Amino acid sequence: MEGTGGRRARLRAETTAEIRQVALKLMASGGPDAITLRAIAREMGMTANAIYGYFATRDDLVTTLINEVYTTLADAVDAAWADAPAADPAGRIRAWARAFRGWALANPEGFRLIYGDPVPGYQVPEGGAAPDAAYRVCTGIAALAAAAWPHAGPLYADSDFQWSDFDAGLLDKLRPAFPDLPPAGVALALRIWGHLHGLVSLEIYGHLRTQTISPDKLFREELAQLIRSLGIDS
Amino acid sequence: MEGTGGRRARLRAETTAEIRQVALKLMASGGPDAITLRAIAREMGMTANAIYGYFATRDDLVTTLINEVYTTLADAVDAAWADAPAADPAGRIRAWARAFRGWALANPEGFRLIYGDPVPGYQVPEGGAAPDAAYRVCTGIAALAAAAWPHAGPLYADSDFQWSDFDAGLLDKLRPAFPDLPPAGVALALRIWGHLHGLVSLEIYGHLRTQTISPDKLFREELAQLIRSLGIDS
DNA sequence: CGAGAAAACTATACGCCGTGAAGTTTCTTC
DNA sequence: GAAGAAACTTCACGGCGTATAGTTTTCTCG
Repeated sequence: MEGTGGRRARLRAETTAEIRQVALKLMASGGPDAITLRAIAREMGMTANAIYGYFATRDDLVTTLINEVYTTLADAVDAAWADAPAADPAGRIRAWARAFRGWALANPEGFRLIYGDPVPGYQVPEGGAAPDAAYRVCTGIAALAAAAWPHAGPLYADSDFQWSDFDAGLLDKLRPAFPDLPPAGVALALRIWGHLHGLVSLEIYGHLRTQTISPDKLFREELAQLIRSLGIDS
Repeated sequence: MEGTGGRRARLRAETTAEIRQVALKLMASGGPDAITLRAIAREMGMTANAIYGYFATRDDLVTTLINEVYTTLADAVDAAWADAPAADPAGRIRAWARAFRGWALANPEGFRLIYGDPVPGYQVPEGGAAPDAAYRVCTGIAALAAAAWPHAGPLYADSDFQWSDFDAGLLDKLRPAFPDLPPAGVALALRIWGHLHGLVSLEIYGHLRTQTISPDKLFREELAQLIRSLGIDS
């Protein structure tokens, strides 16, 4: 037995990384469907079966890719959020939203991989928890909601959300980070999330294309309305 | 040459209908991926290649199915809209939205077929216009927006939407039907559409499942917020 | 150093898929 | 009843994921 820094382990890690990288390249050029073990192997000068030494199944590979892509998304939106001044909640929502849409437009295949039917037969692992990066995105939105809560809270005055309405795993991550956010605040986060995801999803899948020719303007206006409806004009 | 009512033509129509019906059954039980020519043929006691006499390619069949499924959706939401009293715009939005979500929950595979990556290699026909039923859905939402416009109009006071911001084909259908709806009203329609589609899409694809355990309540509250933000409490 | 174990990889095979080409059966029409 | 069209089958090709078995390379340890 050798340490984790041995030559063998290093080669293994490199091959694993190359598989992921080739898979992502194939996805970028041919869509999620282009992720086939045989194509990856062809590209790498290997046999398709050799990949089974690194990933138990194609779905395992896809799961790994989803995590990887999800992380780049989380990085992008987190960075945009952090760049905006903390004193301007509306500006942070705008920055976050634009980063989200910008990432999606720049990585449409990645967006489909994460948020759509990723790949022919792929099924989201049943029992497995959502990828960490997914929680990062949620946490990012929760931060937006928490900052907006002082303004938007009254809107939820007569709502009856309970902690038990939400996923326990999510709350475990959220409540320590945002101790002042009530259950309705989580609902507010989901509202922001649903709104932004909905628009971008429509755009990426081309359902907006047959309706408006300036999704850019629509998104900007939509964002303004969302922020206004939160009671934080800035 | 025989008339369109001949025996041969009838048999042909029946077979075509059976192919579509079997394909829909397969989709309902195994998801969009289960739509394979070979499976359909197996189910019908035919050879896969026989289907080529009815559909030039598998994508052609999928396109037909999309139209068919889209029509059932349009029927469902139109009916719900018509059932609600015209004097209550908010009620009509609620009815439409609930019908939309209800249909999606009852036909998740259909929803994915229409609004997601439909089927492995399928590509939306490039030049072809959107299916008629898609315009029916748009028109339905436009009706909601038109009814809400007297209340929600002021929100768009300082927006600068032009007719040229929207798809000409869409406007051809919309403007005659809703002569009083200004460009910003179309943006309002897209807003409603984006909001509802976003929520339902998140739910159908399971991205809500890791966050809330009561999407029902969330949707109801969300709907209330949407209607409130339009200025039509009822 | 050299033998044996372990890891990496290849070869072959099975059943699935869409689809093209060619041949066969069945029905329609004159 | 014969000609012809339409419906359908058979065979074939290349693609896919993946299971099994065999081969080559590499590392470890006496």
